[in-house]
Amino acid sequence: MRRTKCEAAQTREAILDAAETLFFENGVAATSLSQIAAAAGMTRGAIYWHFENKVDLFKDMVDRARLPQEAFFHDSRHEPASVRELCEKTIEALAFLASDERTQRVMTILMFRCEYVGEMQPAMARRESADEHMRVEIARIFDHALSNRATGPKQCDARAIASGYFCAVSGLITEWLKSDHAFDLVNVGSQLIETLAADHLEGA
Amino acid sequence: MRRTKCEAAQTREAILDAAETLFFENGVAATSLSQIAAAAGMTRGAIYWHFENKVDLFKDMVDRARLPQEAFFHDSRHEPASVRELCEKTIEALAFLASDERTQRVMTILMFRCEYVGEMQPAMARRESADEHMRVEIARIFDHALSNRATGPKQCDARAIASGYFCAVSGLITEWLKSDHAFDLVNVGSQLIETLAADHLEGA
DNA sequence: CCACCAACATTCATCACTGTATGTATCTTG
DNA sequence: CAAGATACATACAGTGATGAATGTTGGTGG
Repeated sequence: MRRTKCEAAQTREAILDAAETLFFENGVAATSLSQIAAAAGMTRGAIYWHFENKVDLFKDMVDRARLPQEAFFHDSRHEPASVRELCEKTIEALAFLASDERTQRVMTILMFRCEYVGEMQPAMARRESADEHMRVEIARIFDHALSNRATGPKQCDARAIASGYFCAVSGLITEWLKSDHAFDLVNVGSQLIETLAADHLEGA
Repeated sequence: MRRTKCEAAQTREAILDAAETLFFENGVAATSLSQIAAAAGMTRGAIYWHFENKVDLFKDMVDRARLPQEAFFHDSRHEPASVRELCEKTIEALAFLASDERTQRVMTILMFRCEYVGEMQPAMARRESADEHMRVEIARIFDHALSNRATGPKQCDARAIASGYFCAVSGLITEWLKSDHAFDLVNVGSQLIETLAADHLEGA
């Protein structure tokens, strides 16, 4: 039954595909390795060859997708970007999510199909790290934008504005996925984001 | 071992308390009825006397808490409320959540400690119903507010504004719970909500 | 005051899942 | 072309959870 390297790689992908589908449909905890193996057309032996256990398999499945939060990783450029650039980046992230089905499935799994506790906790490290990066980037931008101008409605609480912005974007993504695309993510998102950033845009 | 009615009711509450704590700490799927019984100081027999199974127990545990979304149930009053009233109701809901620890735990369980699939699906009916009520109430208010005035920045897409508002509030609650109260819910919430509603307030 | 039933505890049978150990056939490398 | 490593399949033991069946004791209605 020995397969060539290429075939083995395909087997691995097939396992990850089956896991992604079953995790999405039935939840992570409710899906057994036997079910995954059957759905992929093989036995548990194949899974234990390619992965240590379920958590390891889960991690690798998540790693195949690009998370929308990762659009906010700063390119290690000079200065904190402007609020306008932040809005553009945000809308890019939304548009990307709306266009990529794998990301939609993986994000849905991460948010509604698994429990953030116990052995699964380390498997969530990537998402939490991406969230954290996004959060600090947003805070930096609003801090910078509000410290530069003396006039304005409120200049003291850039942190509150940044927190609100982050929550709004997070809620947007969450509700869009939960509602099964009940509204236009980019349209509603653009409108919401512009309302939030309107007071803090430099030029016209 | 026969207990009086009052003692039996206390036993029932003790089981629900233990379930709430263990679900919160370890997740719903990862918590067994044996663990719950042990934490409550009794055996599985007691649980099977008071509840049909785990899903039934879960439902009753959720039912002990008042969900913040339920603050939006319209009091069957005359007309759709104003945007200002909506803001006040929203902040009330946030303040209530921030003040009630049981609601915080139950909401956290509902959002991060269980999988929204399979046999658990019917147990989520209450939360989804509350969400839906909140969503339509918000849509009604913005529809009414924007149809009444001919002038304004945009009057066509009240739906998009309502969706954005709902997402923002939802994200606010979600991130506050996930971050373990990393920011002031009522402060950040008030600021965010007022920004979103500023364009749609009637009077000064 | 006694029979009965509520409120549990205990026991049992069953099953599904995990992890590992072993088998095996095929590719691959010297 | 032989020998070993690879890529699985199969078999096994162990664990723990569920649900039901049964046991037990003490409140409670008649």
